[in-house]
Amino acid sequence: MRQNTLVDSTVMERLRAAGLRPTRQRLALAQILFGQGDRHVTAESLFNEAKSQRIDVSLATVYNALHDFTGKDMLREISIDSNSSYFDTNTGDHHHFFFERSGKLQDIPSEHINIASLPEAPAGAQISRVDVIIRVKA
Amino acid sequence: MRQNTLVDSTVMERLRAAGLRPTRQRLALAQILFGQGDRHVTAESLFNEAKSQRIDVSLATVYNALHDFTGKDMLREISIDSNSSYFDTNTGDHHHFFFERSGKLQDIPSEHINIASLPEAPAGAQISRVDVIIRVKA
DNA sequence: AAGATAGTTTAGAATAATTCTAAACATGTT
DNA sequence: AACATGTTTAGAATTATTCTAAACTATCTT
Ligand SMILES: [Mn+2]
Ligand SMILES: [Mn+2]
Ligand SMILES: [Zn+2]
Ligand SMILES: [Zn+2]
Repeated sequence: MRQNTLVDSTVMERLRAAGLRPTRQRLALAQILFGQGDRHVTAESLFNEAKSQRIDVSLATVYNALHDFTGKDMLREISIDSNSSYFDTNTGDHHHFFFERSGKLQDIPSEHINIASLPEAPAGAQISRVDVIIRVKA
Repeated sequence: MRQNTLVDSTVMERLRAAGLRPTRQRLALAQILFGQGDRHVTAESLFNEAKSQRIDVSLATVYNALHDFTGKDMLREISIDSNSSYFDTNTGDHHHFFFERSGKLQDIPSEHINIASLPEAPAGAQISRVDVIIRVKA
């Protein structure tokens, strides 16, 4: 709890810096998301994690927060599986293993994949992102 | 119509070869899907295309057919956008441009992307597919 | 050519992820 | 404290997709 105060203030600064009001709900969710290493969550998984920590937050707020954070580049959204969207706390350039059985994602640092010779983008098209997804049966 | 008979029989053979009964609906849908070059469709787009050709088929049947064809490796399913699944008539090894505005996909032959040094797959994991998606703002 | 059999199609209901609505509430400002 | 604006929420709505069970049809058997 003493530790928490410190961490909370870090998260609070991040929210303020992004221009998002540091509400109780956002602080709690941001703490879960950014308080540890890189993570990949779904709205549902984050909602459940919050519930298990007795954080009282609605599912709609979880969606709102995920989209707000994504809009401020604190998260990136990934569509891999048509069942649900993933949100990634690692917004840097990197790629993913996708474990088809468990539905889990694992980062691949961008240096570990060397994409030689990208094709030229079609006329007047700017590349906004290159995603490499390695699906593994496991 | 005379031409159609020829093409129909080709499609019919494909369905039979796959062990799928060549029903009126599957023949019509397969004709739309495989009768021209490579295509990327959604359930909805295929359903609309069928309707515009006065082919009387239900949406459930479109979904059934897409999944049946995918199960027989006549199509591959791609999740790019959380709104809906795409089905690709090109089942070979290749990659995609994804045009964010229009939601359209464009093939990139696999020779055009050179992936040097894939990371080793995690212990006991077999790679089932590697997808490269280049999202472009256009 | 019937008849039997198993696979297919269909309308509509059901499900699941996500978004919307509008009212209550909290935060930051004056 | 009062105000303005942003946020949260329950529950309804929306959308993509799947399910159900009954009608239908392709194919096999006789
Ligand atoms: Mn989304
Ligand atoms: Mn869905
Ligand atoms: Zn990641
Ligand atoms: Zn393709």
